[in-house]
Amino acid sequence: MKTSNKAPATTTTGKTSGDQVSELTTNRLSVYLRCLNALDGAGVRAISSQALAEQFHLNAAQIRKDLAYFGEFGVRGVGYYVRDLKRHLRQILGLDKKLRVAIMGAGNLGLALADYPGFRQEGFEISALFDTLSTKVGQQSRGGVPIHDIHDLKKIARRDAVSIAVIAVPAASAQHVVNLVVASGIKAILNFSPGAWEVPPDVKLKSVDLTVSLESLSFYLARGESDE
Amino acid sequence: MKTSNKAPATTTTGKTSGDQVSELTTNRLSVYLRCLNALDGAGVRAISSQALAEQFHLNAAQIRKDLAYFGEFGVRGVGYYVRDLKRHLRQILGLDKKLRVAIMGAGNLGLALADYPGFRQEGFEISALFDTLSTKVGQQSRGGVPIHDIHDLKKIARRDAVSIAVIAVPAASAQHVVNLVVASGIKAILNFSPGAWEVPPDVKLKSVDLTVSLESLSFYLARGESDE
DNA sequence: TTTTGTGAACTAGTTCACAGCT
DNA sequence: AGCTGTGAACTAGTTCACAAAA
Repeated sequence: MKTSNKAPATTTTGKTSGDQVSELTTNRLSVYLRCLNALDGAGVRAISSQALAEQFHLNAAQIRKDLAYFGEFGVRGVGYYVRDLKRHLRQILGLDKKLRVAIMGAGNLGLALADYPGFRQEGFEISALFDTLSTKVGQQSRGGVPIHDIHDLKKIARRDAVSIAVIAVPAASAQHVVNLVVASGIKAILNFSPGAWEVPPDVKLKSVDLTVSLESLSFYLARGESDE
Repeated sequence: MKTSNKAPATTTTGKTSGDQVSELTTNRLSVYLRCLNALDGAGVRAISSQALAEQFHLNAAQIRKDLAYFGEFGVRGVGYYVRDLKRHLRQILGLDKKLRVAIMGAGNLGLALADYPGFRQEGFEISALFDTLSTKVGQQSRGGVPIHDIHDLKKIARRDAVSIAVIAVPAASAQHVVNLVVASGIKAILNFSPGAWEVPPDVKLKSVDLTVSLESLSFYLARGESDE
C-alpha cells in the first residue's frame, strides 16, 4: 500500500494530508481530552507530560509524540497549558463544531444510546432515531429524541446535517441499514451490530462488538481457572 | 469494498503472569467462531483458511497462526472441519460452560444490555441487575431480569456463581462499583463507564468507551473534510 | 534547572513463503 | 494435487534517551 516511510525531519506546522493517523492514536487523543477536562475542572493551569502520565497511567513519551505530530503545543521547561491544549485537541478531533448523530434502530439499545448522557458531553447532538415499525415511528425516546421512519433518513439527514450514524439494529438487517446510511451521504458510522459490514472506502466504520468483548473475557476466565 | 476495521474500540487492564495470548488474538477467535456458526448454519462441512479469509475479509495466514497456537485443528489438503473447529473454539473461549453475568446499574444502558439478545447467543446468562435506587430494586427488566440492591451483590454473585460483571453506572460512581465487584470475587469486568478504573492484577477489566469511539470518528470527519 | 520534541532502539503484531503432511 | 503449520521477513506501535529550548 504505502511505501514512503519517513518524512523530512523538519518542523511542520501544516500537516500534509495522506499521512494516516492510526486509530490507536485518535483514541488516545480523546482520552487526553478527557484527562484535560478533569484537570481543568480541578483548576490545574499547566501540566507536564510526566505528571499527566503518572496521574492517568499513560506513557509520557507517547503523550508527547502523539501531540507533537499535530503541532508544538508544549512549552519546554513548563509542560502544556491545560486550557490551551484542550482547545487544540477539540479542534484536532473536530469537536469545535456541533456534530449531529442519527441512531438507526429504536429498540432497547437504540433508545438507551439516544438518551446516553456521555454522547452529549463533548458537543454531540443526537438529532433523530430511525426505525421501520409504524408503532414506533412518531413516538420519541424518554429524553425526547424523535423516532422517524427509516425511509425518511435521506431527507432528515440532509435537513439536520447529520454526520454520524449509530447502527443499533439486529444483525440480520444491519448490512441493509448500513447501505441506506451510506446512500444518505453520511461518512462516519458507529456500529453495534455484531458482524463486519461493507462500506465504500470514503466511509469510516467503527464497530463495537459486545459479543466479541464478552467472549474475550470468557477466554481470560477459562485460562486463569486451572493453573497460575 | 474492503474496509479493514482493525483497531479495537476496547482497552484492557489487569494482566496475569500466564496471559501471553494477545487480546487481538482472543478477539479474533471470537470472530472466527461467529464465522463458523454462519458456515455451519449454511451447511458447510469443511473450509480452508484461504476460503474462510476470502469470505469474511480476514488473512489466511493469521487464521492458521491463531488456531495453530492452541492445537493442530486442521487437516492438510482439506482445511478445517467446521463443526469440529467450532467445538474447539467454544472450548478455548470457555463457552462450553454456562457463564453468568451481572449488570451493575439499572439505568437506560443497563436495562438495554440486560435484554440484549446478543449476550444470550453463545450461552451467556444475564442473571441479575444491580442498582441503589429503592424505586428500582425489586422490579425487573422488560425481559425479566430481576433488579437487586447493590448491597446484595456479594451474596447473589456467590449464590448464582456470577463470573462476569458489566459496569453501566455513571462515571462518578464507577470506581466504587468496580471495587464492590472486585470484593465480591468476580474476576472479569466489561466496563461501559467512561474512564480508567483500578483493578487488582488478577481481575480482567475490558472497557468499551463510547465517547472515545465517537470522538475518534469525529477526527476522521474533520480530516477528510478539506480534501482527499 | 525542567521539560519538550524526536531519532533510534525496541517490542508487538502481521504477512510471506515454503517445508512437509494428507 | 491441496492445505496446514511455522520460521523468517516485514510492518506497526511503543519506549528510550538526549539535544535543544525556555
